[in-house]
Amino acid sequence: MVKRPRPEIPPPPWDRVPRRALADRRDPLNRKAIVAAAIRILDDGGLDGFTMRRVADALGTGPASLYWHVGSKDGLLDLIFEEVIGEQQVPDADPGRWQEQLKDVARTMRATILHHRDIVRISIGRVPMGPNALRYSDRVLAILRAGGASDRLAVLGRHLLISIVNGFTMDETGMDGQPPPEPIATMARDYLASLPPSEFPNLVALADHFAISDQDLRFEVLLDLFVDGLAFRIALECGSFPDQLHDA
Amino acid sequence: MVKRPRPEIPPPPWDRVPRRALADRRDPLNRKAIVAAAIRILDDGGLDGFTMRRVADALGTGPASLYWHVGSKDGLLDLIFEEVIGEQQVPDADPGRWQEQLKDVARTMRATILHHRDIVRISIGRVPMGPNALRYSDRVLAILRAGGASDRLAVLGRHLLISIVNGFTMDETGMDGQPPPEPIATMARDYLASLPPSEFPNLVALADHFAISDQDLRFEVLLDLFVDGLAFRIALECGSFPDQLHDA
DNA sequence: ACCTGAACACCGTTCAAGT
DNA sequence: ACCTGAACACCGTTCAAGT
Repeated sequence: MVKRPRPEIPPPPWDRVPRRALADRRDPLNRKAIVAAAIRILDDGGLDGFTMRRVADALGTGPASLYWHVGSKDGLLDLIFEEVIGEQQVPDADPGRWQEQLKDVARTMRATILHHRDIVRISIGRVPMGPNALRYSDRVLAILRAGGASDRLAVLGRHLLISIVNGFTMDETGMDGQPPPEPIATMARDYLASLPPSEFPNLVALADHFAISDQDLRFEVLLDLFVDGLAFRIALECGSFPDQLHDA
Repeated sequence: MVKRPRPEIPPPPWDRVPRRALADRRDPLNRKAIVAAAIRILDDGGLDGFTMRRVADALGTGPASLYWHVGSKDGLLDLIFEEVIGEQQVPDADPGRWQEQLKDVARTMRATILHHRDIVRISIGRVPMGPNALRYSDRVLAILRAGGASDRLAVLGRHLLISIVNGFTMDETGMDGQPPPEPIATMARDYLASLPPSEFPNLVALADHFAISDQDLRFEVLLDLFVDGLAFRIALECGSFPDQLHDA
């Protein structure tokens, strides 16, 4: 391992945050402190409670002071997203364990999303291009290629994996903070069971199953579906058959 | 077919919209007119441009007038979501074609989402329980059961199908209106290709594939993965083998 | 039963002015 | 180079008062 200076990464083609020579004063205000405070505000107030004014308050300034550092509220949200991506670490690709590694990437992503309130909502329409996002994508691609995916399938697989995790977490996330899932699940169940069976035969018949919502298990089923399907397509691509479907 | 009065559906356990005896005056203001105007505003202003004041304007009143009918902005968004769900029609379940039918449900959902700007963002955290949403869910469940899914797998399958379509459309939707995908894709490609290969070997190597973003095709791959995987699990459940994987 | 004007308590952002 | 106060143009929502 030769230690050499990390090459400077030029700014991505779009960038809402002003590139400023940072004066490295550690006193009250700099980009890092702002992002840290913002994430704290976000985590316990949600996106609706997330306000430039509140962030400024937490830092002991007025809202106007933030704008020199982060450009706009949207710019700050970009930075938050980048930071949160950086919290996740992706394992070094191991060809023999690529399926489990891919699932772990997804599990970590889900855990991070559940940990940072409303981060899925924030991610919508944001195409992160910061160093953390790049590093993350690169390492996920490494795993897919280690699994034997073609270039095209690797890029596609990365995209779809992120998509399905976002989709899954979207609706386990939104419903408020974490007020007990138990009562609302039974409430929904009872309501469905009370509907006219002539009009909603399936909802009435399956009402009980709507009360059971072990999200961890549901998520694992999704991952199984996805990774198995991916393994199958990889096998198709190179003309052989997959040797270990459903090994878990 | 006996024609009988449709049974009255009681309100769901949570309901942000006030149940009022509607006076059926067709003049200026009623719930339906408000929702219609709101959807129009939403479609061409996006969620950021969506304002109670703007909706009121379109109807020739002040914002305060809306509150009697829809309770709150969130209540109005609930109604919008319900309405949009109602725009989609789900085919009558046909056991022999359940796989293609399920894909069609997903395709219709995606088309609807692409047609109504920011509707995915609106759907987050909303558990629709209106008549349209109920009818929709019931019919999707019918298809899954026609395919042989167990009760548990039917409920799970419906949930996951909706999840993955939401996830997929999340990021093809956000990036602004529809400013040409071409230039930004090549911009991203060029940027990725210019990165230091020592740090991002995979991004650099696969940069070209990031420019190719045939979303229709990507979506079809996702549907194949999902429906194949589901068929496989259904077969597992009843101890036999699936007879038609990858028939498309 | 329905609608309204006016007000309240908030927003994001700008900008001239300070240091 | 960095920070600030004050202001601008907006918000969602309420509420007394009207018809």
